[in-house]
Amino acid sequence: MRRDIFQAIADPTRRAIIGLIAIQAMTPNAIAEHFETSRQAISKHLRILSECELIQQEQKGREIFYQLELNKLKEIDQWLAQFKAIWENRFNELDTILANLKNKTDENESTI
Amino acid sequence: MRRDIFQAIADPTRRAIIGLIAIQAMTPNAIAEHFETSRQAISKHLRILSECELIQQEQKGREIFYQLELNKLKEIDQWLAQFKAIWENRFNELDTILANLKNKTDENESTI
DNA sequence: TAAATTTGCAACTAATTGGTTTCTTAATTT
DNA sequence: AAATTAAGAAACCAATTAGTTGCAAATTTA
Repeated sequence: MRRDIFQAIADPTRRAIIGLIAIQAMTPNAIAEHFETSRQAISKHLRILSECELIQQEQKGREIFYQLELNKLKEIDQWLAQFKAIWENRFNELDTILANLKNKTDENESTI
Repeated sequence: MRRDIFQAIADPTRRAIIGLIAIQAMTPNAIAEHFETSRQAISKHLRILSECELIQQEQKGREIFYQLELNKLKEIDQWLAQFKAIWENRFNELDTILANLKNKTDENESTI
């Protein structure tokens, strides 16, 4: 029951919900209309997303509008950042290798 | 049994494995030494990561070195990109609002 | 060649997950 | 006031998951 954002986005339905309410807030019923499953199943997904603070809710009369909490998604981006640092670094290394190769080629050319 | 990258990174142990082998390839035994669980449990995690093509293996004698496939991690980054577009857009909107506010302030100042 | 090491695979188990059904509460309509 | 609508809560179920134990195959080492 103690879930984190990574478990929250592991489910494809939950990722679809996130995509759906990214632009504008929606009610559970409106969201459920976009899926094959029942409203209750969607409600459970919304509860999980709420527990992880990936979504926020605003009550309007008897309706509840759920909205994406974009800042929370940044936590995934932050986890990715450490690897991004590596892959960009590898790219730089490749740059260095290519630069070295070019220098050697130039040297050879100059001795011809 | 049909898992995708999002399910692969949902497990904290698997995320730790990913972090561990990000810099250099490691054998299952070496990886397992960093965790409380058994080697077999780690092996199962490695199989899941393999199935999702998040890691690659290279056999050296009786040892198998597992290495992170950085490019696969980019798929998560690509999924995040759509939301990044939104939050950067919101930031720009805020910029516009602030710019407008400033202009109005300037106008007021000029009329004083 | 025999013993030890490294690893993967299969069977089993307890816990968790996603889903359904039923029920209750609260806010609108009619 | 009665019926309808929106939504959360609880109980239940089938499928999946993470982990364990035991075993077999392949490579080293003694």
